[in-house]
Amino acid sequence: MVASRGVRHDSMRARNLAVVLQAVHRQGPLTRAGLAERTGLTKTTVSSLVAALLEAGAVSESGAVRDGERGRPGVAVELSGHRVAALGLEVNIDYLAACVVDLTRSVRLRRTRPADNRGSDPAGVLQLLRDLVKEVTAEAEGAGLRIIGAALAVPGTVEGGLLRNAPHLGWRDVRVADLLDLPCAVDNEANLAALGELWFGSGATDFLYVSGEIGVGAGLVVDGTVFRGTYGLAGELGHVVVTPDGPACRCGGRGCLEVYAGQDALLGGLDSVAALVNALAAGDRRALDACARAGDALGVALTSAVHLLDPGRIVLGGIFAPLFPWLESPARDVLGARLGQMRGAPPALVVSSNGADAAVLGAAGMVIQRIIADPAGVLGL
Amino acid sequence: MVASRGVRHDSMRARNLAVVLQAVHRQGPLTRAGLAERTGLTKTTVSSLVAALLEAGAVSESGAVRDGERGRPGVAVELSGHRVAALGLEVNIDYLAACVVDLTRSVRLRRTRPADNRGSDPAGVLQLLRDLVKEVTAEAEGAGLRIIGAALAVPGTVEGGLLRNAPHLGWRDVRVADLLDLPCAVDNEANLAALGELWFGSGATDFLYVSGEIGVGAGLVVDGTVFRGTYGLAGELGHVVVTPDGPACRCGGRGCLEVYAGQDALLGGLDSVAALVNALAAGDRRALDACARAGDALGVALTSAVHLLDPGRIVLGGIFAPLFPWLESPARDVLGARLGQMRGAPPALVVSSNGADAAVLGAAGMVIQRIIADPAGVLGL
DNA sequence: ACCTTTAGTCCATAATCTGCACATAATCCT
DNA sequence: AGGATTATGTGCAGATTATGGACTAAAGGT
Repeated sequence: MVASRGVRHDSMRARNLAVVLQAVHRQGPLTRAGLAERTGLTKTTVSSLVAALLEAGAVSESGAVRDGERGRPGVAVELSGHRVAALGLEVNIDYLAACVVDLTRSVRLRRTRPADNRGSDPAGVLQLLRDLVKEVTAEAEGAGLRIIGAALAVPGTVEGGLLRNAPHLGWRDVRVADLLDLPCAVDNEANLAALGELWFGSGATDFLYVSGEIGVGAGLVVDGTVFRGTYGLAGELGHVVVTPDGPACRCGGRGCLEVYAGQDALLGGLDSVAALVNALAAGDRRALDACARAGDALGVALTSAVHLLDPGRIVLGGIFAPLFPWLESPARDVLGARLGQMRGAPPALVVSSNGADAAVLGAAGMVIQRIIADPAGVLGL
Repeated sequence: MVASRGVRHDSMRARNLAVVLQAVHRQGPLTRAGLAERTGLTKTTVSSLVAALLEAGAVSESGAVRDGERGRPGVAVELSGHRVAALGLEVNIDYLAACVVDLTRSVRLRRTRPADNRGSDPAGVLQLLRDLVKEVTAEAEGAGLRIIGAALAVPGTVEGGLLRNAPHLGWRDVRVADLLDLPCAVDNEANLAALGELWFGSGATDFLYVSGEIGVGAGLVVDGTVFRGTYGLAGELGHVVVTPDGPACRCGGRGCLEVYAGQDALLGGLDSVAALVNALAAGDRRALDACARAGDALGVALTSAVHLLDPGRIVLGGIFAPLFPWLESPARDVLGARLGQMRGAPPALVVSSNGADAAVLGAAGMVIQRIIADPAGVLGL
């Protein structure tokens, strides 16, 4: 609740540009007349705003709309994929990734670099990322795209652009954004994967995205907006208490969800998720038990999460996606039994369709979200 | 994320009126020049906006400011307690309550009617409330106050103005607001008690208010705004899982916080909180054990809540306030031990200073919040 | 062909904020 | 005391942006 600034003529126009662009984004291709009706602005004003957005390459006209109605057909305006683009970045434990996405949400470019970043030096890793950015940017520019902004996903807690603690990288209090050449937002992997689900997923605008990785995280999206809490640390599902006197967790607590559903607990000695899936498919007792335990624990932790966060639905992603067939029924049973009387029906439990790319894609989605929320500021209108 | 409307000249002015009023509210008495600096508007514009707010009785001038600086002293503008007022209402299990609060947050009037509303008929109870409103309104008008809006706190879940389920009243799916004579917002007791803490408490703008009553609820305030989740059901701390295989809870789950820290569990046969406090003060073993168990359980549930919600601090209210001396140390110890490595320090655990009035006061606070957020719409400027 | 309907543009008008000038009212300095 | 300095608050011309009605354009119906 920062003291907000007054509205001036230029910010009124800035806001109206955003309103029009948002309407185009949300309600698909629309004519100027349709936009006027939906925004409450006059046709004149909308025409002027659309002209500015066309000029900036944010929208394009897509030929006449012949809708069978009588009267002069309108010209549909839609988001343009030809000029404005967003750069999504990710530093993770065993790879670096980048992607370029245009305003129509088409993924135009995707690059991954395997790397071993455990206990690494931030400067060195970010140098590699910088190289990757350079390469990807050059290629995008070759395709006529203008990269308007970037966002970076990291596996750790982020507070106001500062990477506080990434246990698996071994990084602490790193100003990652400052080490790149371009202005870049930074956020937690789980939050950005949630945005990935929002922008490249099923179309739902209210859900809890559960990201199974080495740790377990979650990102809550309510009405199309990520909920971050007071310090940006919300959504740490991995350390929700499942069994108060359970096994010790690396966080200092006991019986956290991560102890049962973290990657190490699930793999139980196997060396990859693929191996685990094979073992499960083959009916391996130990693997099945580990999954059943994880599913139960997930159900318990999600029960608490549903009571506290009230998500519209629950989307399982990361390593939980390939394991979904084995996790689903225990988790759903626990959730259904425990939520019981309290609400109509428990939230739907579904699997994410974005694979390992969720976080990079979400990073690009966040940039697109910003462009649409403030085209005047971002595009210099 | 409803399709937002465009900004027109009148909404620009409406917004600027709100910006000025918010600045006056948050930064105490300010001169026009000070307002101009903080809002980014020119002195001319601020003068014009302040004139409108003076006219409407929302602010008043409070004499010259002699601040020791040289130059002409400004005239301080502050919220006015003379005209605009808000009505807070509450229906609870054993009483009805109403209060009238002016814009300076002075409680001008407070009335409570004892009643036994368990398993009651909504229409009958709301008839009594209507009488109470009539009485209180008349008295407020006698004092020259104009009641601008009302809000009602109820002990149950509320979804978009509809009271879904109030187990202790025995009410289900009641359109409470429609049964009163005046336009009235309706919300959950815990959410409104949280707003009570925001408007009449310590001044913090980020906290989780934990409301101990017959059940246990919570309201999360982030940056001065209540977080409600997707359907308005967020903050059900009472059913966060503490022990997955603990005793059965009325919600259908097992080992929920409410089983350990609900009023029934704490009283353990005693017939009032006062009696329990006496027993605790006298060193009664059973009472002390019940409190220790409740404190531990609270610590566990709050650990999960902190990980998921990331509150700035935790405020204990309702029956937890008088019991705070006995709950504090077990809860704080559990929280401290379990949060361990994950964050700098666990959030502060404090006691609310608002007594049983928290929810009615918060209801009035919600109305004041609306007036300040949109003076033009509410006051007809 | 002609009427009706809807889309999009043009232009004069209205609402609001800005920027500068100016009156006002203190303190500071001599 | 009296002028210089400094800051507040208001008036007025000008700038920016949206509005509303008139007008042109392009279709379908009769």
